[in-house]
Amino acid sequence: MKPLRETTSVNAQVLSALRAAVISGELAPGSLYSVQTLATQLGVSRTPVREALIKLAQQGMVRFERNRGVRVLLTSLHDLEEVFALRLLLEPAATRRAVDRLDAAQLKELRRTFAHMEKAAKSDDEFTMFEHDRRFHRVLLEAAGNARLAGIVDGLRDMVLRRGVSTARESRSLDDIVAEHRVILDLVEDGDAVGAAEAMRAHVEHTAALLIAQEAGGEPVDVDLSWTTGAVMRTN
Amino acid sequence: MKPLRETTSVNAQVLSALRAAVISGELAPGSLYSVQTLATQLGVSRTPVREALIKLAQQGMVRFERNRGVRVLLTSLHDLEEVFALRLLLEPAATRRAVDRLDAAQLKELRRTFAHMEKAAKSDDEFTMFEHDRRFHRVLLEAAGNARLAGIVDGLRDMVLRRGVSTARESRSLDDIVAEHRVILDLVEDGDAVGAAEAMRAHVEHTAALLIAQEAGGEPVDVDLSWTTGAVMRTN
DNA sequence: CGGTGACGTGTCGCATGCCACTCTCGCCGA
DNA sequence: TCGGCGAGAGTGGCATGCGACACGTCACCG
Repeated sequence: MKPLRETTSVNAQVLSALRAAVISGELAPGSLYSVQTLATQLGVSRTPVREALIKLAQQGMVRFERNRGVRVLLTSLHDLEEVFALRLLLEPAATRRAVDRLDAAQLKELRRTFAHMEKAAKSDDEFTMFEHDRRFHRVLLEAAGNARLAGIVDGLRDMVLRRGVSTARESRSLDDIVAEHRVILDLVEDGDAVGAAEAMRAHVEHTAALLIAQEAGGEPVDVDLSWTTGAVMRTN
Repeated sequence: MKPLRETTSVNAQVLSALRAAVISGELAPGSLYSVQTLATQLGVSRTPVREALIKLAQQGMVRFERNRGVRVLLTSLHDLEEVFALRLLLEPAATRRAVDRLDAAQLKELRRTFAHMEKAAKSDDEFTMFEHDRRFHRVLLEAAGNARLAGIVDGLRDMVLRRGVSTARESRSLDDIVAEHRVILDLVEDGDAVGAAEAMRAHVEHTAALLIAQEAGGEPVDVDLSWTTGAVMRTN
């Protein structure tokens, strides 16, 4: 007999497949693809493909062009700036909040994820590394108790994953990345909310600087993310 | 010559119609509706309705329940907390940024929108009032130069609009709301970025407090949004 | 030789068909 | 009377049909 088990819906499978294809670059940024073609390649009909693409379009990864196809959007320098401005506004604050709310299970999960990152870095497994990197951040964000915030940041990561995965190592080794997360983890374990938030800010800012510099390709960059930091309240 | 008339797509019309129906409460929170029924009422086929609902589902306004229908989600106290935590993290910072980037056209638009708010408050036109309230915020957010940020906040507003429109006046008059925006506008015109950001924070915080207190209905509330404010950097 | 307009191909957007599943409600037996 | 159950109606998810439009091609004309 066939697996009576409830497999995830076709739509969900198509969605993750398309997302992965965009991230991996299998679907080239800037190129046009037809729903029919994608549906055939995935072995399903046009409907679930179209519906998945609608979701990706809402997220800003693709854009429908009437009677022409669906275009995979390329992330410009400005896009990177937008994404990291948002991450800098959200992640440090969420981290600060998370430290005071983290329960035992979440802390354990955070440690476990970090251990996986270390292991992946040791075996030079870039893909697994970034997978757990993402999970590390997600655990912290969820611990902050704001699902929308976690979802937003998680969505933002997709925007830069494609550029980040294969090239970030040019300027920062996997070990460096692990080290930055270790600092965060240690401060979280110490219950130092402000410190952990600051470490997170530094980590995200560092990542932003590397990716933006890389994207600019040596040209002088006109990107200012400093406005995302600092007191909102008047300094008395 | 201008293109004669670009009829907005059926999908877009359906989307705004459904969004309006949810916000106005015409589609009751917690209730189930079928795509077929909605499509018939709107005079279109199921496809564009379903696609619009998918977008609303991604935004968190509705949820598909297989073989049962689509449920309009109700906003809980925790939802309000999430939404306003995000707004407090984003809007003051964006305002601060906007003050330094605002061009003449945007400033003019901000003044114009504020004037509309005043007029609407005078004639006690609640609907128009909130329409321009939303626009006021959107202009500022867009001036910050971050389209994603503007889009996120704009989406968040939908979550509370339903509760806010018809009941906020119980504790805060339209004139009060105008006054809060006037403070922001004045500080923006003065070029006082930090002050405008602080005014925005106070405004959003005030709105949050009122809506949350109202939602709680007198019961003691356990909502803490203070973590969204304050220095992320260590205070030296 | 250059410009132009008609035609064919390919595409999305919308409508519709089909299927498995869920829930309701009335019937039947104890 | 009451409880279980089964048939039917209704639903979302997926597949497919269909029309209008964009764009490339190419023959034709100036």
